[in-house]
Amino acid sequence: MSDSDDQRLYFLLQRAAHRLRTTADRRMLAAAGITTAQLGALFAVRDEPGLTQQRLARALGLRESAVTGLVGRLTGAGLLAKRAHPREHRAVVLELTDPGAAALRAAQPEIDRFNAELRELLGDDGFTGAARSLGRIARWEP
Amino acid sequence: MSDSDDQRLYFLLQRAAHRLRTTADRRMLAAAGITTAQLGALFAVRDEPGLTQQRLARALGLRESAVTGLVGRLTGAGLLAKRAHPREHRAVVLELTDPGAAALRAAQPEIDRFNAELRELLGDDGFTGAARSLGRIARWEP
DNA sequence: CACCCTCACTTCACTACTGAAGTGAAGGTG
DNA sequence: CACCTTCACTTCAGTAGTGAAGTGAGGGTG
Repeated sequence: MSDSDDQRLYFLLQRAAHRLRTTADRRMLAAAGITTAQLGALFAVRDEPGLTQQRLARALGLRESAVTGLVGRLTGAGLLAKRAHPREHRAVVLELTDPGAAALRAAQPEIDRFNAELRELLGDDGFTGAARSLGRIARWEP
Repeated sequence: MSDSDDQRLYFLLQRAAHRLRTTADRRMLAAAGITTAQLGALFAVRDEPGLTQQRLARALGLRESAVTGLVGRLTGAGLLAKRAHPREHRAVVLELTDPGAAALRAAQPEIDRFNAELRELLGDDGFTGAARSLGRIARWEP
């Protein structure tokens, strides 16, 4: 491992993330009409129905201001619904609509295909190792 | 490796990239007054002085329209200079200014510290393995 | 010589983020 | 009971990216 590799790991990760994101976004837009950021939000709401925007922000690793915009686009598209929170006056309860669930179903085959290609590219060992390293970085508290 | 891990590798990579980017951006803004996207552009110009915006876009893996904005901010800040291309009437030749080179020097210690923390987090083997997998993804032609 | 096409760059509308500041009802506290 | 803080969300300006359409000098080609 040379010094120049050392200097470039960060940029390598950004490049990999960027390439994956643009590729996946193009496919998901074609298959389900949504971006992968929106897909992630829909998955989070499906896995924990009734969560607030604050909890969604934590689940996605984003600021609340980013979630305000994301949720706004999703409710605007009719994929997500906001309800009033029973106790917190300003809080919002999020739920998947039927079109939202349909978008998730429409995306699933494309997701599977994408993951299969990725696993083929990296090999089983590379895939597992990458997942472990990336998980460590994602959970890193700097 | 379970199916649920399978479904999440993509999101894991995005999370890792996002966390690294926000952390690195905060540090670089404090140390050198620039973001890591701008830092990458300055490195590319330093490594290949006199390149055009088109070549810079290829080097960074971005569209030319993204580079127009990025270069605009860097020339606006006085870190990069545009000259007319000798032969291509619309082409632009990019060069690092003295303040640009100074920003690069100011960022270097922070970059080294960041890489050392990353290497410590992943271990030497994890670091090497991650670099190989990420390089493969970055060069992937889908 | 008129036509058209190439080429590198720009512009536009959009998604997706950050960080800082603002909003306004509800709930303590003195 | 007036004050102050908390809380969840919103708004604003800025950076970073995409894709599609536009620009305008120059170089073939007939």
